[in-house]
Amino acid sequence: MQKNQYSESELATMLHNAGLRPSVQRISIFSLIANSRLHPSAEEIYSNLWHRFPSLSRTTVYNSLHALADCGLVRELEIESGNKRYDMAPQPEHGHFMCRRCGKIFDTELPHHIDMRKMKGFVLESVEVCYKGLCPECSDHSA
Amino acid sequence: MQKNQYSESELATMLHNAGLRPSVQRISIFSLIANSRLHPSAEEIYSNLWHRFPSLSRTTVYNSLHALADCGLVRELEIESGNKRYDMAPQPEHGHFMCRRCGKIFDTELPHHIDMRKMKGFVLESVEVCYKGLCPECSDHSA
DNA sequence: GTATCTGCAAATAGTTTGCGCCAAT
DNA sequence: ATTGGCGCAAACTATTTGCAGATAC
Repeated sequence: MQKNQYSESELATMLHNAGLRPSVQRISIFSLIANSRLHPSAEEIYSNLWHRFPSLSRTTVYNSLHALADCGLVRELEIESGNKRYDMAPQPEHGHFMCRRCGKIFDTELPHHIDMRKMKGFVLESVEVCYKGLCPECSDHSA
Repeated sequence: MQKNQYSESELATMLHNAGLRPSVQRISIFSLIANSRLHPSAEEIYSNLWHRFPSLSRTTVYNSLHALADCGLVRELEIESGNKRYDMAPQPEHGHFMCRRCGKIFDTELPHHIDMRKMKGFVLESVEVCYKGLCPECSDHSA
């Protein structure tokens, strides 16, 4: 994993400012999302942290993810039905690319600007742009 | 429901051309997707058709949806995790807007062109653009 | 000391699988 | 007659809920 962008105390402060108690579990979960570019799912978070906290339960992972999403610190990605993934929230808007072969998810630029003013009467709160296809590695192997 | 754009025999032909047997069940399922703009989920399809075919099983709905998706006649939408929705496939590319209050899904234009050439090495096969927010009706009520 | 958080166990929703039966070519 | 399709029942996966004990403020 690359060098952490967010220290544990920074994350703790962010949790605190959002009105969430900075428990060890929450900090670890938040850190995994904030400091990896892996867009982990609940299960991936659980198995990643399970080594460090054998007592950690899936319930807590789900609870924390909901708390983090509710207060806007992380963003839920609906890329694959039946497998929510999580991403750090306050960062430049970007899209995602999911490789249908290896399942990895990459960040992408958003194409031009998403023009939100087109639709009269609709209140637009968020956009999610998801590309699918093959990543460079997988398209090499299958060529 | 508005006037059907696709007759049953048209749909049957499309199924046949795609190498699928045009069974009554498949035609009805396909018709529901093709002739409504409702982006139904598997369960919605099931409960819609259950009146007409009391013997219809959920398994058949899922089987048919997979068959239709595999041969490219319909498109799976990953708008809400854990609730796949289906849309007619061969039509101008468009995005979707989901109202977070009433859950209805609307078609939207795609903003400009999604530029697929930006990412070197990636093989781009599909884009899904999903907006969230409030539809006109729900934003009125909550105002 | 009280409100919040954790985590076990059980429930639920959506979907998939195994398998026998039926229908169409 | 053989292939493909249907549908029951059971399994499985991701997630949610109820609740009791633990923890932080």
